[in-house]
Amino acid sequence: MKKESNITIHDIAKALNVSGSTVSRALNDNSRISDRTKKAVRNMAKKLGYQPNALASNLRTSCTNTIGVIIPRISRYFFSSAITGIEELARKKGYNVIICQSNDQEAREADCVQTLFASRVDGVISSIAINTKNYDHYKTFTNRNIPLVFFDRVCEELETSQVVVDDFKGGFLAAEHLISKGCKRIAHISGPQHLNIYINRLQGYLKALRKHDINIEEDLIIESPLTREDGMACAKKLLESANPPDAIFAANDTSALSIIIYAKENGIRIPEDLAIVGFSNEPFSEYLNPSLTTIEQSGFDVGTKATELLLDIITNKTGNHQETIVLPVKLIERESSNKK
Amino acid sequence: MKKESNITIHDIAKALNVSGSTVSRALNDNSRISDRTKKAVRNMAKKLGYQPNALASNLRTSCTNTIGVIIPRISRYFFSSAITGIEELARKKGYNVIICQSNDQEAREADCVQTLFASRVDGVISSIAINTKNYDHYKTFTNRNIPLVFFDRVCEELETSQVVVDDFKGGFLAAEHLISKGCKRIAHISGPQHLNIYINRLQGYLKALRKHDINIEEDLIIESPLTREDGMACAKKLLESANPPDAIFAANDTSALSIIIYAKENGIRIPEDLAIVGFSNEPFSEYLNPSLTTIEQSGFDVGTKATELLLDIITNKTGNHQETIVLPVKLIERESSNKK
DNA sequence: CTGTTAGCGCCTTCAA
DNA sequence: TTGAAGGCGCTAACAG
Repeated sequence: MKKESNITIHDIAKALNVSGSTVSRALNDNSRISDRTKKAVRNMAKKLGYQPNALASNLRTSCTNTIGVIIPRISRYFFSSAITGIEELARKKGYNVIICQSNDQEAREADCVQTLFASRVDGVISSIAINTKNYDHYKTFTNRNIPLVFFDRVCEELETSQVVVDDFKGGFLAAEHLISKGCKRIAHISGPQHLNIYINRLQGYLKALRKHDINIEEDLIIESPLTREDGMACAKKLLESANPPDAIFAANDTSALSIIIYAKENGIRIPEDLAIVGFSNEPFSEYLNPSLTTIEQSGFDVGTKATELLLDIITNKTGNHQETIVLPVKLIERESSNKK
Repeated sequence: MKKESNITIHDIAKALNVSGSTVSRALNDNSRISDRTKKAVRNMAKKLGYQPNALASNLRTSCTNTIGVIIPRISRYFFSSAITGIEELARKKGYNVIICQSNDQEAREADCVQTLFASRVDGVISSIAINTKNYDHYKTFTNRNIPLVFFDRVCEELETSQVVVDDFKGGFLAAEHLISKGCKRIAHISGPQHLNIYINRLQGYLKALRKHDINIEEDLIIESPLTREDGMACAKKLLESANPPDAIFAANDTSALSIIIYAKENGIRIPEDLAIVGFSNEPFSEYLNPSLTTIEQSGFDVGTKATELLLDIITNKTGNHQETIVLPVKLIERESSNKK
């Protein structure tokens, strides 16, 4: 479906008896145009209802004022709030945002890369899929100097800037919180160990145990794909073992919630029996009973920071394109949280 | 930041000793090109690593293969799943998606319209902000024949196609469910009455009461802006009234959850005292204790349908541009749901 | 079946 | 401070 013909800079030029280039320059606030002319051009533009044609401009300047975003899934609160942060800043700076979801699958992530590349985005912000092990598809960008910034789930082997959350600290705080409640045998449902976030959460947890001279029991550390199904399996294993732990630190929401659901379904009263700390960003945390104590991270802030970094690179304001920004986490203890 | 020069169709043309148009046609699978030539062109394109420049194509054809989406907020599960549906289908059909959030504010919605218009989107899918009363900004699209489809929260005064959920049925099912549990005095926390969805939910509720000869008490019907704060106020009013209702039908998640939180904070045991039916799409509904019985609607389906409709209009496959599609709702009764 | 030609609307040298 | 001219890469007549 074609649009009807629109006002172009030449219409303005004709109306004002100047050349197209003058109009173009005036509209772009070029310093070599007199204020009088600029004003006249702008007025006429408004009068005629001129709408700049970004397409033509893009073709000419070969930059699209668009940034691409690749995320696992938009329906996870952490990511949708990251998007909100990205969008807000990007739009303020005159950029559009194209969002692609990898559904946490490597192959789809590669598709996203292709899509964004074909859209000629000026830069890309990405958080990698849970099962991505090979990062070659990202070379589509790096090989052509298209700026790339990772956030949250980052890729260390590509030399890019990144914005992460202090997962190590998060793991540490979570474990120490449970220790402070008197727990001695703290289980940890961890995630895939090729992902920075789960490695760091685990390491933080380990450090807290060591600091407090608590015996590290390998059996209490489970590496889980963090699906809901596996969460239930973990819950079963932990809650129904002969020697159950007295606390659980779950590496993400899904696993934490699985524990709660499993307990509820099987009549295990969590508040009395267990302490749980989830690693959560979902807004529903606070609705839960028993409430989780959670480690909160702001998707919005992460998104904003990543965008800031990316736009800096795009506009070449900074020389360092391998910056790593670490954002803080916060431990939120719910009122009705478990007290052992 | 400029991209380095790329392979164009002319490079392919030169390598093959044919004209640019032949290459263009071959790449676009034009029927007037021999299979032999097509194959040769495609091979050469691959060999040279050709990437079509959508910008140039867009400029020439004045269509961007991009659709715009306006939603209140991406972080609400219903909308993020709608986005997923939209994106999936759009991408399959070769369209990009630009998402704008109105934050439920009329002024920002108008900004979104401008942004999308400036991006020269081929069509728009929108769900209106909660406080939008004036729809003039949408005329930016309708005046220029840019296809527009509303979903969920629709605008009746603009003559466009729309995809909605069967809110009337939802309200009816919710109320009837509570009646079937033996409840007689069913309160309803409703939403702004200029929005189709809340009007219809209320009407459905009323119909159920009438059908079962239940007295309609005006005092039990509250029109709320559905913020969390107001939800708490409604909860207080209902739960602590001298003559509290024996059931509540909340028109959305926020209000339903507010009831639960308020009850929890104030030591009111909901399972024994109240039956609640929420109108919910959030994935966390099922984690709640006491669980809500909810009316489920699929954001994904709504998004998909809206996209289907929009793409049909864009590609002119259908003459009727004022279609209304109503998608079904489902009542989900949780196992641990309230039994009065 | 293929080539030639002429732009889409804008920006950017270069010249005045 | 302004104008003229050319071209970004592709497509769509119009010719063959």
